[in-house]
Amino acid sequence: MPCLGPVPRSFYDRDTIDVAHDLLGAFLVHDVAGEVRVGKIVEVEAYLGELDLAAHSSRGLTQRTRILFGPPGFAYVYLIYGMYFCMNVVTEREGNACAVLLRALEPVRNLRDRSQGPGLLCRAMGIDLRHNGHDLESPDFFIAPRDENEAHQVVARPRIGVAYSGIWAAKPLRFYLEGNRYISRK
DNA sequence: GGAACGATTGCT
DNA sequence: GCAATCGTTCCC
Repeated sequence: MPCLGPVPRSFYDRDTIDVAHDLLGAFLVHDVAGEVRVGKIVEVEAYLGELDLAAHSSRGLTQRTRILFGPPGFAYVYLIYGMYFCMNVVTEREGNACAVLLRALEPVRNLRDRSQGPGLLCRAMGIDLRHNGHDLESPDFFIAPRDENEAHQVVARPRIGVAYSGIWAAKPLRFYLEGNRYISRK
């Protein structure tokens, strides 16, 4: 069971790949009208800022990406293909537009719908555009730290759906818990 | 103003 | 393999 309470902002104010690793096994917690939904993060992807051609921030500062360019510890949520939402956590110092995409959860509490894949994750957790820019240092929507006593192995693979991004497409920036049944794909 | 496209998903 | 579906980006 997760120990309740958000990780401190300093957790997000670090190298993005380190944050991505430490998010694996952590708990995403969202209070939806009194129902507290909890999932264990089992798959993530790192997006490394303006130089990363797969990252939204590679287009520079726009109305959509302003959250990415802001301080760490905030949610960046966007609409994809007109019908799903994707949630990221903003990392690194303000102006360094890095983030980690949450791709799959293992259900822990009150997760009735499938949450493997970024679109399904947001649907199951009740996350939508209202949560764009949400401060994750808040009691109703946050990430709680993983249990350090539980050992796990991390697998690194190329990211999903970014074939257009040149050399960035092949970089092993997708991370998941080895052997976990809730990862979105092999 | 408008065309092209996307960090997805599910159905054929 | 391909359609659904719409906001963002970029070009005219």
